[in-house]
Amino acid sequence: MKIGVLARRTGLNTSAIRYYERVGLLDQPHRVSGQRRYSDDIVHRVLLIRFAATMGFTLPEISIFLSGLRDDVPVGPRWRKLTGRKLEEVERSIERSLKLRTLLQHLLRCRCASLRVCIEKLNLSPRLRQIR
Amino acid sequence: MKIGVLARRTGLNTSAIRYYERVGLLDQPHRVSGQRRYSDDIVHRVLLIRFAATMGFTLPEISIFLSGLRDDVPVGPRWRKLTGRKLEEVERSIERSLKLRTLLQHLLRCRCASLRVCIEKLNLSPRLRQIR
DNA sequence: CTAAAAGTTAAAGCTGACTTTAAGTCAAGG
DNA sequence: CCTTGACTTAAAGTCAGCTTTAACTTTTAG
Repeated sequence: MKIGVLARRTGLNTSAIRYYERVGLLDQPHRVSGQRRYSDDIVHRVLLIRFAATMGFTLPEISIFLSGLRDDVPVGPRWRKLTGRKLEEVERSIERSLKLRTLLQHLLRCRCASLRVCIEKLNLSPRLRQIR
Repeated sequence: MKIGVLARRTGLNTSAIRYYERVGLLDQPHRVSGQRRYSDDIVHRVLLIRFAATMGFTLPEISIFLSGLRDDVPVGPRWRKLTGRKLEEVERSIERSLKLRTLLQHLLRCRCASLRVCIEKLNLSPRLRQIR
């Protein structure tokens, strides 16, 4: 498989694939007169990378995950630590997003002449209590 | 109030305040021999900007929000549109985050030799069904 | 055989939200 | 008066995750 085919099969741009290779997320494939040739299983790896990326992991984090998988350590200590940290991060983000959703729903329904009233009513930000 | 005081009172860097001014989020304050002098109410405006920013709005979005407030339109049509769009965005993000949380909790508990099993079990990504 | 399509590289560009830097000017305390 | 700290500017730098560009070479279709 040449890089263009891999790109079509994964929905990525060829430049993204080369980029992943450069940052070490993908191994150097073998080459035929300078051009990259991939075997089929690279597709899964790329899709897994994209999945993790859309799930909010950074590329270095994904690197760690994938190296963990390669090493056949079921859930190594670095893995567990990363997962734990990410979980906390995600929980904070969910909390913030839920609050924001509440605020937005409220904004859509009510006729707010003042945003402050909404913010107070919804008790969103202690810091914002100061807002007159 | 000089810019340094405003910075301390809002928790921002002076450079951020100047940046907000440059991009039009803050009006040009009057000056005393070239130096910016702010009145007290700017503090509320800056805090409101920060609140919106931590809530995930972009600075251009915040600009629209604040100009809406200035015009004394309670919830103008532009406002409502922006709010609606943002609400959809936030709901998608919440959904993704909840799925990610489920995955992470699962990863912490189970002894996954294969990530694929988890992903399948949790039915997270139709695209990833392909992963062997 | 030739033209176009697809491959190659290194390096620069993009976005957003700032920060840092360089090279100053101004203000306040001793 | 002098030093120190706070202020000023424009322009460049930062971060991630790519994309674009320029200047090629290789492959493929007709």
